[in-house]
Amino acid sequence: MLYMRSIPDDRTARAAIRDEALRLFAERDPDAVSVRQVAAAAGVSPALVVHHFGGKDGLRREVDAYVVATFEALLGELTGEGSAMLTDPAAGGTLSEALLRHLPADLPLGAYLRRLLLTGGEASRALFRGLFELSGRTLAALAEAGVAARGRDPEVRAAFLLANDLAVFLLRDHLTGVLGTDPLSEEGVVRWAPEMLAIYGGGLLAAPEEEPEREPEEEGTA
Amino acid sequence: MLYMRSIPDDRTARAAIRDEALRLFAERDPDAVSVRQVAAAAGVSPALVVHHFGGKDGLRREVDAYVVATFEALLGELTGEGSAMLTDPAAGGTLSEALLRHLPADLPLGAYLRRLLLTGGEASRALFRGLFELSGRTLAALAEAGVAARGRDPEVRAAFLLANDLAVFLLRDHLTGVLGTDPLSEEGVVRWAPEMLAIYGGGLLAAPEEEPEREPEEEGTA
DNA sequence: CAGCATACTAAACGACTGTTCAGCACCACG
DNA sequence: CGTGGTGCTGAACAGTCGTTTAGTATGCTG
Repeated sequence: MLYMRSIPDDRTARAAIRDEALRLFAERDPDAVSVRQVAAAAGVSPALVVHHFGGKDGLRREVDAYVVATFEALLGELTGEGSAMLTDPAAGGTLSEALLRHLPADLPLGAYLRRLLLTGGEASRALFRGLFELSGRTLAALAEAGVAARGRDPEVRAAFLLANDLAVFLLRDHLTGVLGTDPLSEEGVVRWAPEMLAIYGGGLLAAPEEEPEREPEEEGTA
Repeated sequence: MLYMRSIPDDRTARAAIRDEALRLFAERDPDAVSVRQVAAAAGVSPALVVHHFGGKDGLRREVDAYVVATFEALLGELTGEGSAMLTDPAAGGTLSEALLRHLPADLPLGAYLRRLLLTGGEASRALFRGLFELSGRTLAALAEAGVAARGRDPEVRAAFLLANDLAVFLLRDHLTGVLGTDPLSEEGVVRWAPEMLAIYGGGLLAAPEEEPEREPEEEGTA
């Protein structure tokens, strides 16, 4: 027996293949991951991957769909009733932070989404469009709450905010490199958020030396 | 005896290989481009690629170095004496625009830089660090000119502005998809820049319905 | 002139790719 | 009992990969 089932699997082999493929596809391009590597990681034979998914393309499509579905479920949950994200920009922080906080830690969904966003394709376009619409709704809610203006061109303004938000996500490693702190980590947010809120709050000229705003915060609004 | 490295003869084939590799590496990952494809595009045999560059890795490194050198030369030129980029944020527009305008059109340096930024590695890190330092200098110059404040954490503020700028560059296709206009094209800038300048000028709340600033300009100082 | 480095190619090598195929073990259903 | 459908495997297929090797043509150098 070459392929021993040493993995303690409650989950089916199918799900194991999908999860391991997700894990590998997150760190390098699917084209650079072989079926044999996925199979080995899942503890099965390469032929079983074909058997379950019809081939490498099928596997890729299914993983894409799985990630997008998980992501959109999370998105719906985050923007559901009573969520602070749509009303208070300082409470929920950025979209990137919110996602990273709520994404399941055992699967590298963050890295996968990053790669998905950057490699064109159907799933990529759908994903970005969903984010864009969320950004538009968020901006509208912020305007409703009186903490932001829709701007002359609300679509562009929503796109601008979304792009800025995603930039931290896409350039996370580079930013960590030059700043010495991961802007999406807990310590990093302490540096990043005030600067961002200062600019969004009053522009590049506002409050040169003072702290932008200080409220006695209460716990648990995250 | 030692021969001179640069003989006018070898420049043709060698440079042809390098340029075709650059062209192909710009549109898909170098791992997804075969030596045979590069050789065919350059009209030579695959073995000659190895002969000149020592192998695929050597070719890749040389193309990276060539692009980075070209890019940094352009950067030095743009930030040299008398350049408006460091003093007037509205004049030069964003870094992305400036680069796209001045990049040579025959070689897809823009797409290559995009890919280089996103695939980690030595050249990638050096490139981003250079951009980060430029962003810091630009912010300092803007502060000197009185059009921006350094902020509480100037490094983070410079990184924030750089990330936002690069976001348009990295997400260009997606933004074009949802907005219907390429934000880096000439018509796109007309939509994008006012919104960006409004936020940078006065924050998200400033000037809800009016135009952010209007100067009776006739000449295009863009 | 001989000698030798350079530019270059055709052919082949071993490793790896995605996929196919015949067949084994198992469980459900008649 | 037999029959069929899964889940799954090892072996093999044809193709591509980066690289090596042997070799030719072309000049420069001493």
